[in-house]
Formats: sequence, C-alpha cells, structure tokens
Amino acid sequence: MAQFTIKDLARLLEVSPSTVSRALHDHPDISEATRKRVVEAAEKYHYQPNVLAQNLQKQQSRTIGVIVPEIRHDFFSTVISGIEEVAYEAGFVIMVCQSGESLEREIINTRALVANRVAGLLMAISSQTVHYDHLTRLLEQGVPLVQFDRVVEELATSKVVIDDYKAAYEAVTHLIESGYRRIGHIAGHAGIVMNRHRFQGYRDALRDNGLHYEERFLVEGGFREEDGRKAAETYLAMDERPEAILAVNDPVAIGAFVRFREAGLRIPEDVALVGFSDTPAAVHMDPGLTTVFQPAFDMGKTAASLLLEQFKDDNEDYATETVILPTRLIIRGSSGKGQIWNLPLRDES
Amino acid sequence: MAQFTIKDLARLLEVSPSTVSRALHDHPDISEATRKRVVEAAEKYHYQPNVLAQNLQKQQSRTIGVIVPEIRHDFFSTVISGIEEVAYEAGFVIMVCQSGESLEREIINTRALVANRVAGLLMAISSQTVHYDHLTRLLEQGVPLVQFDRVVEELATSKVVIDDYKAAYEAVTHLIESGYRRIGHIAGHAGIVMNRHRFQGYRDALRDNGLHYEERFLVEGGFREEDGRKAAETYLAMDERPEAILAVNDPVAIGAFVRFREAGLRIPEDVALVGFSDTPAAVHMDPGLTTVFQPAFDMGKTAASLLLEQFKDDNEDYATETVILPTRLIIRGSSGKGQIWNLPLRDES
DNA sequence: AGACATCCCGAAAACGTTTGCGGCATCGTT
DNA sequence: AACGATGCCGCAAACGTTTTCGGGATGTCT
Repeated sequence: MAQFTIKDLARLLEVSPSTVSRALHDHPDISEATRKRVVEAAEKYHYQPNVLAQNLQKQQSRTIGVIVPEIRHDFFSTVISGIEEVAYEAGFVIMVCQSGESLEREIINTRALVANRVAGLLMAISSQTVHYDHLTRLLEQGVPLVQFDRVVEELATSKVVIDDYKAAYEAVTHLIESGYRRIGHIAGHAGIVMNRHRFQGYRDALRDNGLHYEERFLVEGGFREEDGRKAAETYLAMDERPEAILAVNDPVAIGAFVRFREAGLRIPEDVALVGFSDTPAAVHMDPGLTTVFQPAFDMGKTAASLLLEQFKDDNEDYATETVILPTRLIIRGSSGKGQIWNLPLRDES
Repeated sequence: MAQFTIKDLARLLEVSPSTVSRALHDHPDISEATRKRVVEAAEKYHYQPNVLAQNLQKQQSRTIGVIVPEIRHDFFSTVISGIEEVAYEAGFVIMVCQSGESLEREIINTRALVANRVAGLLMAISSQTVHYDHLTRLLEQGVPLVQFDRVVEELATSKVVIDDYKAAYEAVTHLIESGYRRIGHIAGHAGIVMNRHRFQGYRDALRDNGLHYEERFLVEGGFREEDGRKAAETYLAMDERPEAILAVNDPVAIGAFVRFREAGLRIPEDVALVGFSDTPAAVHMDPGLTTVFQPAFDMGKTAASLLLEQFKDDNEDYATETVILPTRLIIRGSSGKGQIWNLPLRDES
C-alpha cells in the first residue's frame, strides 16, 4: 500500500533523489549511463510518479475541469467525449461534474474543481444560473475558463457556440419555403441567451418573409421531452393551431411529435416539426425529424483546444476568442413531403 | 495567481498555520473564539484549501477514476451520470477517461489515473482487452477497483452487472411465444463474457423450447449501428432467413432494422427484432423496438456505492461482492403484433 | 503553596516531488 | 604546474497541508 517513491528508487540505486528525478526528465546534467540505469530500474519496479506531489511542486496540474448540466444528455456527453479526446492527446485528464441544472450545485462544483487545482475550466451553465458571482470570482483568481454552448456573454472568456440566431432563422425560412405560414415556436427558458437568440432568429425570419409574429404561438418551457409534450397540449387546446413548429431542441420536438401523434395528427401534413441538435433518435423517427445539426463533438474539441491554447501564453491578458461553429439544417420528413429515411449524419471527426 | 494559503491566513490572524488548520477542521483543541475568528477570515479572504497538498499529506484523495469505452454512448454516459451522482453526495469528484475500445489506451488511462492517486477505480473494459495485466497490477498495488457491465470474471473485484444470460433467455422465449421459430442472433465479439452470456441464453432458450440452434443464423460483429447493418446484409443474402433476431444491443438492432426496411422488409411481419439496453431511440422507432431495459443509471450508482463501501473497511481482504441488477423486457412493436407507441421508460431513480 | 490536570496553541516533521546552488572530479589550455 | 572550463551529481529548500509532540498558561485540588 505504501507507495514506491523516488526515494526508494534512489536508495536502491545508491544515488540521490535529485538524480533520479532529473534522470526521469532527461535533464542534461545527467550522464547517459546513470540515466539509463535509473530509467530501467524505474521500469522494473513499476515506479509511478505521484502526480499530486508533482503538481504541488510545479504549482500547476494537468487536469481540466468540466461542468455540464447533465452528463447523460446526448449532446453534453458528446461534447465531453470531444473534450476528453483532445485532453488525452495533450496528456491531460478531465474531471467531470454535473450541475443538474441547479445553480447551487454549479457553485459547489466550481469550488470543488478549483480546490482540486485544475489547470482550467470548461463549462456550460445551468438553466438556473441567474448570477455569475462564482464565475467572475474565477476570472479574478486567474483561473482559465472557456464557456461552451450555454454561455454568459458578459463574461470576458473564450466561448464556443453555434450561431443560434442564424440556425433558427434558416430553419424557419425552410418551413416558410415549404409552404407553411402559421409557424409556432416552443422556446426554452428566456434566461438563457441561446434561447433568446433562437427566438430572435425565429421572429426575424417571419418578419423578413412578410409574416407577422403571433405571441399566442409562442410556448415557453424547458429542455426535456416532457416539456415538449406539455407544449403540444397547449397547442392542441387552441382552436387555430400552427401548421409548423420550431422546437428549441430535439427532445422537446420529439415530445411534441409523440403527443401530436397520440392526438391523431399527421406529421407533417397536420403539423410540421423542426428540432435542434440532431439527437440519435431524430433520424429514426417516422417520419424523420428535421433538425439543426449541432457539432457537439467538435464543440468539445475546440473548447478544449482553446483552453490549452490559453495555458501556453501565460501573459496576463489573454485575448479571448469566440468561435462560432457551423450548423447544418438536416431536412427529413417531419417538415415537408420529402424523404423519410435518412442515414444517420453525425460528427465523427 | 499565487494562491492564498493557510500560512497567509495564519500571518494575518497572528496565529500559527497549525491553529488555522485545526480551526478549519473543528479540532477540539481550538477555542471557540479563535475557531470563529479563523473561519470568518477564511470566508472573507476566499481561502480555498489546496486539495493537492491535503491529498499528498493524507495519503489519500477524494477522487475516483472512471474508464469507459466511449463516453458518448448513451449507456455509458448514463452510467457515468449515476456515478457522479453518488460521488457528489459523498464529496468525491470523478476523473473520466475513455479507452475508445483500445487496449493500449485503456492501459495508459489506468496508469494516468493511479498516477493521479485516485482513491479507487470504476471501469468497463474495452472490447479489445485480451489480457488484464494492467488490472491485476492494480489489485497488487491495492487500488480499489470495481468493474461494471463489461467485466473480466477471473478478477477478484466487486462487480455490478446484469444477468445477461437470463435477459437473453427471456427475450428469446418471448420471441418463441410470439410464434417465431427460426430465430437468429447478432452477437458481439466473443472475447467479452457479456456477449458469451447473451449467446448462451439465446442458445439455451432455443433448446429448452425444442428448437435447435443453427449456426448459420449466428452473425458476430461489433457494438455499433454499422455492425447491425452489416449483419442485416448477411441475412439478406440468405435463401432462408430467420424470422426473428436477437441483437446484442440496440444500436446493432437499429442498424439491422433500418437495413431491413431499406430492403423492403416489414417489421415485425417479415422479420422481428429485439435489442438490448433501451436506447432513447428505441421507443421512437416505428414500430417501437422491443428491447431489454438495462438500469444504466442504477448501475453507475451501485458501482460507485460499492467502491465507497470498500474505502471504509480498509481491512486488507475486502470481501468482493457481485451485484446483479434486474433487467426488464420491454415489449414493443418490433417483436409481435402488439402496441406500437410506448411511452419512454427510463430509470430516473 | 505545591502538585496536577486541563485548555490552547506553536514548532517541526512529514507527504513526494522539483530545482537552484554549490562541489568535486576530470579535462584541456597556457 | 597552475588555471579555468566542463561534466556530473548531492544538499537542502520549497510547494501547502496535517499531525505528533510538547509547552506555557490557567485553574483545581490537596
């Protein structure tokens, strides 16, 4: 149980711990002969450096912290996958926390991660994050932070997002071009900028196409399938329903999809649906769900890359950067008379 | 950038570092007065203990390592979610790595995690893990390890799995009771015990119902949708096809599902399908995919709990425990004339 | 008044590394 | 032969904690 340390190794080889340390790090002061001797002995005795001690001494660690609302959500787990990928390449390891959409827990998580002296932080804020004292504190302390997906714009950090406005705009434009006129929107909580952007894109697309925005067709909810069901209920209770609906994300779209089906409505004849993020399930719906593909994996990779970048230039004022990843509207059966069975289209880059 | 340490706090309060440390840990030797003084000052100056230093000193950390094949897979991300949940409750933080189904990377990951002195390890082995030297090494070093889902049985660790044999047995029995006779199986790589168990369950269910196993109906492949497609190709090329198929997991089932559809086959009339693990997409297929529900979230929770348990009794020989989680066959349209649209049924416990 | 226990607190070592500094050989140069 | 340069290595401090040990007050009891 007691670990095999650098001192033990030194004793066995009858050299000083300093020599061992230097030998293992290819320090020029060490002769080739002893270097070899040390390295071989280290191999033989399965010496494994205590990273904790190293980090303590070097005053920096090679772990990066990640906080997301829910790990199990397809989108976030894919982002994390991307993060781990580049972290692994760079010799980093990741610590992952989920806030469960709770501000309190998000705060505790950030505390825990900086207490663990992560080299930097990657996060997507919870939907209940109404103030950012914990994040500004991070910046004051000089902890590198880059936000992704759900970001607070006011904060001077690097960000990687998609162009929610444009994506929503294009999605609605597509619906209009497909002949739909009364177009509704199941929005997410307006506290999150992302949601406001999507809403604005929706609204402007209507305006630019000579349609006017009708508030009664706007339903606000959460991010889950359940919220989509509820929204569908609301629409079903109307005497005049929208012909097409842009949902804030896929689960919500799917929830509405299922509820409409249960009510006997045909998709897309009675009501068309467009989602957001291309969940694996989207392609397998019947008809397939038209949706805005979000490059989740890429998002994770670039967010992590941005953070690593930031590590290098340790000049005080690092120039923050905002990367906007391209989205792609994937048109399937739920929004027109088009094709039904599309092949899966995911980012594997 | 320089951290605010316990020494700084001590200097400001004109006490010794020892006193500060003790005060922050509610040590009885400290008077209530100074305790209060210290705690308030710590709060005021945003003192955050350096966990690295603590861990180094205490010779133990409060982080647990997790290694899975792929984070982005729905099943694993759900397991991780469960792990994080109980880890969070217990004041632990998790380090997550993915092996990408590569043995080499799995080895590197374990090395990195023990180098980081995690308190224990939770892992599901990769499909290419053909030897376990790295794992036996762990046990020799006394690193607590519990395996889940994909386990190597020979290893004397706690495990949490499902009864793959029984689940497969029941699934096939269900197919037989639904009137199917020629039943095929798209198996996973036989190197993984889980796959062998499922195969045995499949085979025994046939035997116990007076049907005999026909090797031509067994197709071996991987875990991904692509593998399901390929398997379907194989079946399509046969002059006599199976009437029903048990797939090793949902993605594979879905891949086959889609391919069969493309070939003009009707499901379940021309070919019935049963999957494994109840992916979110399964319920939204049309017809819905019959599948064996695996309590992924629960699996993560119990695996983590088992590990925490092991931390407590630090007696040398901890009694390893194997927990078998119950599965449930969720019957949907793909395996009979039954109901088509089921509501989502997932573990949220 | 002495003995003793009790209450707080500080000094210092330890956890496993890394690294600046200095020292001893050896070698080449004059 | 004396000198400086070079190559190789060890000493010891440091990173931020925790914890053992002990010690100085104060209080209590004979």
